[in-house]
Order: sequence, then structure tokens, then C-alpha cells
Amino acid sequence: MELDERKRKILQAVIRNYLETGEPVGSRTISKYTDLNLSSATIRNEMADLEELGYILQPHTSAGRIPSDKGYRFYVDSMLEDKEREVVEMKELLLERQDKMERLLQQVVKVLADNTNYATMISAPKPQGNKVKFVQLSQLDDHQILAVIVVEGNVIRNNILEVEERLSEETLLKLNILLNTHLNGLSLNEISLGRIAAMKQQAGIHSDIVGRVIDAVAQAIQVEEDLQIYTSGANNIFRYPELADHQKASELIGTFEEKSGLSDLLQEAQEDENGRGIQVYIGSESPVSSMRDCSVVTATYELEEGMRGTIGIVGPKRMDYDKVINTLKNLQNQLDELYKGKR
Amino acid sequence: MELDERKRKILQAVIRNYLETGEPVGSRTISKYTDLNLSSATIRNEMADLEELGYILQPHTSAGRIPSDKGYRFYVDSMLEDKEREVVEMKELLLERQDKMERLLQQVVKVLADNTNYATMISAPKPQGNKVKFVQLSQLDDHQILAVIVVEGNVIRNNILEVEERLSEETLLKLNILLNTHLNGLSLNEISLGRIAAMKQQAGIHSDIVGRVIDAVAQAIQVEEDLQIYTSGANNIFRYPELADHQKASELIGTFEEKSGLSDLLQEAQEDENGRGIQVYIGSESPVSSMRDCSVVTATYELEEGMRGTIGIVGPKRMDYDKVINTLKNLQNQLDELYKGKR
DNA sequence: TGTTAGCACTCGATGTAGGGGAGTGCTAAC
DNA sequence: GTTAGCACTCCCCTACATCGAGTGCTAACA
Repeated sequence: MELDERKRKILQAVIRNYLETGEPVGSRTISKYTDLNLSSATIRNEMADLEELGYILQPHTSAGRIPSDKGYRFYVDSMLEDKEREVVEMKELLLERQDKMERLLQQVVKVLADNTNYATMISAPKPQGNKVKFVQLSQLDDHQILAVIVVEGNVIRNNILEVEERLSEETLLKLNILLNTHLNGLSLNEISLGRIAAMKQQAGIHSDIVGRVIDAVAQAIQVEEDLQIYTSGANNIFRYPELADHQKASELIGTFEEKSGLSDLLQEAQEDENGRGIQVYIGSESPVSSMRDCSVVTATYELEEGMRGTIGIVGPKRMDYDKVINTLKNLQNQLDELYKGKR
Repeated sequence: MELDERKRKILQAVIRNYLETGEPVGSRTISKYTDLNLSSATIRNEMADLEELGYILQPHTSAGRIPSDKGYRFYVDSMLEDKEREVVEMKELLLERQDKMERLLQQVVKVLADNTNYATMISAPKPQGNKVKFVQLSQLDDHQILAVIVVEGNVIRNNILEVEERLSEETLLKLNILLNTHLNGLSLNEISLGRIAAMKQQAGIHSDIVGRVIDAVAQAIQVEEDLQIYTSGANNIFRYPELADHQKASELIGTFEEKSGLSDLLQEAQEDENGRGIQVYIGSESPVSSMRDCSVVTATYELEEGMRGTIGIVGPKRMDYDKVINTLKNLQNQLDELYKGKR
């Protein structure tokens, strides 16, 4: 059964009211607040229908109604449709330009958390290519060689290798040329055992060093796999009583500190991404079990060519979806500007 | 007034009992538990004295006694004296060797949190010298130069510089020699403006690149100033009701997420360090206000020559000081082994 | 047929009273 | 100096009554 106009209005009114107050809303409240001019009794009948349809539910017999996950879903979907046409116009978030990526991301989540009063997270932009761009060995001191590995997207990894004795300048030069000619432009899958064997052969007595460099290269590419996550405002969850009891709070805080769960969530959001760049997970829709009483809104952003990351906002199911989505769109724009301004 | 032997025994018994149970302890309990063979009435008299002296206090008139900060301080101090002579013998913590420092530290706090059920943190080892060890420029592509800067203690920083056009091999070589001969072994204070001017002059038309590299060097040394902090088990605070109410929990979690407060605390602990390498801050002794209901135990460790960091454990004032201190000493030993095994 | 007023009912929240118990301080006797 | 005894205090738990918001149902109304 489809919702008729009146039911939709009532449902929206229930949800809006609940978003504001966090308390179950009764028929009398709706009767007064909406411009429907219906008595509370009529509203009650409609609400009984809406409950049967699964959009709202009663915490206990003689209480008002609160939205179910299905109800929230309806609300968010209809709101997103409106948003499509709407021009986002909001006060700017105060982002200062930062030279260090790390600082920038840390700042983004901080600003976002302060502005929304929810918990926020961001995954560092990740290059999709992951090809080796440049390798360089340098003698650090008598027993250490520094291996610098640059991956496409200018992700840089350093490794220090212990060696028995100092290598001569020319040996180092030869090894550098050898490594670069063989490895540049290759992705992890393209570095075959055959190629490695060939390189080792050419390296002669220094084949063990080549082996260790290749290990380092493999690690450099792979380490990037587990995304870096920055978070802020995890303690905002205490603002919302429905999330703040010990059990739930502990799980949530754990998830935020552990970060691996967040990583999965953000990655999935990025894959689910449906073009408009905004995703909403309500309650159990989220893959992270500790967030079953939360809603998560995510946005994908792009910083440099092909370097994509995801921002996430975690709050109670009764979060201010409107504001959150606007803020995220705004942020997407700003990060975009930042990218354009860079080149 | 000094505490006589009997008062000391009673005070210790009160504290031990309270550490175990978390409940105020009454005179009857002490009378039964200790080997003093005193009636509860006698104990009561002594406890009244102890309260007057400020070592214990009553939550309310007809309740047992709990230790005051002063009482805890007495307990910890006398325990530390005993520890001096005692050989630490504990089950090993399961630390696997890690090549990445970051992973190692993350693992340390995780293991520590799992073993103690308290919140843990660690500051990355920080070199005190901060001298430039090695600088290298490499051409990345037509418009980018990679500057690798290695600071003493093998802290590595990478910076990418944008340039107008590709430099020739020999120019690059010349610049590298120039930079290294002038900068190696110098600390931030020793890099004078005069020296910079001399270098720029020698660099000729590439003086701007030299300038930017020097900026990068300065940043590399300075960025290390704000220590890196890793934490784990912040949600353990929910295990202790006296820390778990919304207000306190929120502040504590915020401190753990923000990290700057922790940084100050660990830094101070490192400076306060009195030779035995263990520091205990009880309640308001800690410089961090959100920890006024906590105790913090810290230990300084040394990984490589002169690279020192600090580990911290945060729990309720009634934490198991004995176990925590033992665990930390144990960890210190293991990290020491790790260091020795490395060379 | 849809809407509304009226009413009995439900159930959580809040307040109050009372018993139980752990613990104390004081006094008097040993 | 130590101890037994005792009155007293105060928290905690339970039971019980009350209150009020909100419901579902029914009957009357337009």
C-alpha cells in the first residue's frame, strides 16, 4: 500500500518533531503543529495505519510514536530528492590551506565535528593506481642504506636497510639504475618472480639488497591498502542519550579508536557511491555492528586526480540529516576548490 | 605526626581492600582481614585518627572509609620503595617485532590495554639532538623534485617541491653536494642566516630551490616537536563506574582523541622522571584536568641511542598499581631487548 | 463515509514511606 | 590500652500510590 498525501505529511511531521525533541510524539502534538486541521483522534487513526505499515513504532503501549528505520529511510529519500534541485548555500566552513595532507584532514574532521556536534571521520585520499614511480637508494652511514620509494599519487615510503659494509658510489648508482629501469611504472601484480630473478642476477653480489628493496616496495604499495583514518568529536555521542549508555558508548568509542571498522565502512561507502556522492546508512543498514543505533552519512571527495577519500559523520538516528547533508556538500565543494587552486 | 607501624598497616589494609572491591571498607572488615588481631572498635579509633590526618575519608556519615589522594600517595610511595629491591618477574607480553615504528607503538599500547584493562598511550621516541644527518634531492618528474631529509635518530621527512623545469643530472648532483656539505650535522640553531646566504650564493640561479629545501629542513626538524601519540583502550574507562558518568567520560574520551593534552602529560612525565623511570600521578596531581578522578602511571623507555618516549596508563584512582607498575617495568625491559637485538 | 468528542485504560515516571543493614561514635567495663 | 555493647545515622531497596501523557474504542455528528 502506498502512502497517500496525508499519511506522508503526518509521517514527516512525526519525524521532524522527533528529530527536534528526541521524545516520542503523540497525536495531539501533530494535530496542533501541522496545517492539516485534523483532530488528534483522526491523527491517531492514521498513526495506527502508519505503525501497521512499519514506518513508526511505539516504545510502549501508552507512549507516542517514534520513527522506525523504514520511516527514517522514507524521510531521507524524499529529502534527498528535493536536494537534487536545490542549490546548496551555506556559511563557509573555515578551512585553512595546509601543506601537510595529514594536517588538512585532521582539520577537516575537527571543523566538521565542531560544526555539526556529531562524530566525524575521514579516510585519506587513496590512489587507485599504486604503481611504482621512483626508487632511490642512498648511503646513510656505514651500516645503513635509505630506500625511498615513491608510488603514483606521490605517496612516499622510506625504509632503512641494514648492510654489512658501505657500498661504493658507483655500486649504488648501478643499483639505482637497475631498480628504476625494472620497476618504474609497475603495479604490484606486474612485479613477477621472473623479473625479480632477472634483477637479482644483474645485481650480482648485491642481490640480497635488491631482494630487500623489492620487499620494501611491496610493503610500500601494500601498506597503503589499510587506509589512514582521522577522526574527531567521538565524544559528541554523549550529547545523545540514546547512544550514551555504557554498553553502546563503549562499543562506539572502541570502534572510533580501533579505526579498522571505520575503514571498512568508508571503503564500502565509496564503492556504494551512486553518483550524487552522498550516502546515508540508517541503523542496521550500516555494516558496523556498533553503529546499529546510529546513522552514518558519508560523502566521497576527490583531491588530486584519481585520489579519492571518504568523509563520514556518525550521529544518532534522529540526526539533523538536512544540515549534515548540506554541510557535507559544502565541504565537497571546498575541497574541490582546494584541488583546483593547487594546480 | 608520623604514622606508627599499626596505623600504616591499617591504612594499607584499607587501601588494598578498596582497590579490590571499589567499596568503602569498614572497621569490621579490617579487623577480620589483617593479622593484627584487633577488634573492630580499636580499628575504628585508629581509622578516626587516619581520617583526621587526611589519609582516608568517609563518603557519608555511616559509611566505611575510602582512601584520599594523600592516602594513595602514601600507598604508592611505600610500594615503589619495595619495588626497588624486587626482581620483576611476570609473564611476557606478546610483542612481535615490527619493522615499522608506527606499528610497533600501536601494538605496544594495544597489548598493554588488553593486559591491564586500562586506557593506554605512548609517545613516539623523540631524538633530543635533532641534527640534520642527510639531505637528498631527486628529480621525480618534469615539474617535481623530491627532497628527502633524514634527521638524527633516523627520522625521515619527505617534501615535494614544484619547479619550473627539469634540472640536469649534474645540477642536481651539485646541489646535493652543496646541501650536504653545508647542512650535515647541524641542528636548527646552527643553521644561521649567514650560512644560508653563502649556500644560496653558491647555488647561483638555483638559489630559490636551496631556499625551499632549507625551509623543508626547518619544518622537518620542527614538525617532530609535536610528538606523535598512539592510544588504545580508551573505552576501558567504562569498566569503572566512578569514571563512566557522561560528563567525565566525555571529557576523558575527548582528551584521548585530541591527544594534545596527552602529549603535554607525557612530556612532563618524561621531564619529571626521577631515575627509576616510573612516575605516578594521582588524581589532581596530573596536569590534565579531565584526569582529576584518574591515576596515571608513566614509564620512560629508550629505543635507540637517545631516542626516548613515554608510555602512560590511565585508570581509576583505585587502579591496581602493583600490576601496572610491574607490567610497565616488564615492557621497559622488552623494549630494551628489542633495541639491543637490533644492532 | 470520514471526522470528531468522550472515555476508560495502559504504563512509565515520579514521589513517598518504611524496613534492613552496614557502619559509626561513644561509654563503660576489663 | 583494648574491647563489648548500644544507640544512632544514613544509604539502599522495595512496595505502593499517584500523576499524566497518550492510546484505542465507541458513539455521535456532518
